[in-house]
Amino acid sequence: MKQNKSDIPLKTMERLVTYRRLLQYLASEGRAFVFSHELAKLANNTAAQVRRDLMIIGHHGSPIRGYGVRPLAAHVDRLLAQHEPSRVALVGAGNLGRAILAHVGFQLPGVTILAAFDSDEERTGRVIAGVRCYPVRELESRVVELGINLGILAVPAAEAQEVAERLAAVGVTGILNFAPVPLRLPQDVVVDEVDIGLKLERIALCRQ
Amino acid sequence: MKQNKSDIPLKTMERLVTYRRLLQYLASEGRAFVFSHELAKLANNTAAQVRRDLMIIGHHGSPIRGYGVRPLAAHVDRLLAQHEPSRVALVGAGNLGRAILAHVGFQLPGVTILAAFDSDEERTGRVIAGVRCYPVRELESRVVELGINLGILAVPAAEAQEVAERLAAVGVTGILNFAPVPLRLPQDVVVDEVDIGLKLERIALCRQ
DNA sequence: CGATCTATGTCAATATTATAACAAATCAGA
DNA sequence: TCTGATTTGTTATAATATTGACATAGATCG
Repeated sequence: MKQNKSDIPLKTMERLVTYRRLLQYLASEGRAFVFSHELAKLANNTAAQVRRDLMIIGHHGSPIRGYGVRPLAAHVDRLLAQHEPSRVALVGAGNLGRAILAHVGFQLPGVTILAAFDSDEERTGRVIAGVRCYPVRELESRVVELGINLGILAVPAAEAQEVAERLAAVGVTGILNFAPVPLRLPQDVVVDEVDIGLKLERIALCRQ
Repeated sequence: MKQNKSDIPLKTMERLVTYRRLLQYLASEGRAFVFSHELAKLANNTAAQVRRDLMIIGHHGSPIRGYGVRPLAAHVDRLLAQHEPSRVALVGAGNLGRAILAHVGFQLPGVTILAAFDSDEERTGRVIAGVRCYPVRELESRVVELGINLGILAVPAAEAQEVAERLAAVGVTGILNFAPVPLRLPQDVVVDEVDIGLKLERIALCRQ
């Protein structure tokens, strides 16, 4: 596993993203303080793990009361915000693509969805969940124009590899792939496979 | 991390699920043999890792030629098939739910999707992607009747917790949760959160 | 038939991650 | 203000996972 510049282990970093989400949730519920063991239960890990993670980022809570939700959220947020926000495009505005847009919304910290693409001209020109949909032949020019560096692939399996290559060719360095095929890309492109079928198979295993 | 009965580490087990998928893909492309470093590249890990995993399950390839795709797939499949297949229900037949049904298809090894549920009576009674959709008030009776033990949650965030509890109450032991809220459930229920927003935020981090 | 090349099988070393344990600190209540 | 209960901060320890290295074995070619 590679290390990032700030000396925070990648796994901790990933958990921090989870903590931020949970803290926002807690804040919205009006919670003022939270204990390490509570965060742990929500994040599916242990109290020691949470405390260790927070120690690593240099956050201090207070005994008895726990961690102030708002200050901790702010701290984590500040830390994660050091990374410049990603500019995202979605390719494939079919059922899944539209569902993703609607579901994710457009207000994610560190992430802005700027465009959608589809090969079906029926779907282009429209605005879906606040995101404009362009024809896929404009992919390269729009990606460059909008400074997009992260792609979401919600296209049929057969098209995934080609689209991925086109994205990578114009400077996209991260891809979230919902198509159930492995992508072959240069290793400087970070690919995260969200294979729902795989997830199901895996949980079916653990569940026993 | 817990160990399963067959002494194969959970992480290896999860990678085996990935390998199976990749091998099926390779087989469908007509590939007869595959090298550890090729599988590694597809699975996003190293050749040593692959060899070690296959060593653990006691599979033997041949030097020079590598691993026979078909025999290896069969071996992994046989091993994973020891677990009884899971019987799955999807709750929430909105955009995301329908997209999941259509996307996942119904032919997953070890997994059968038997029912969908929705609160909107407009959507019930129909068959979506081969799966019958029932009104959500029949949740408990149908889950028992169909022997369902795994649930997919694609409901709005506000309803997720309640539905999850109802599922757990009638014997569901695994939940794949697409709602962006943490579920509080008894620990004998395995929950896997598929928070697409989180995924995006995480990849936005790694991408730097 | 032997030399060579390539990829496996495996163990040891390393790195990483998680757990446990405990001292220090804070608050509440008497 | 002292006592006790409780939770943090941190270190030491243990468990786990990954990597590296190399002997071994099959295939190919002269």
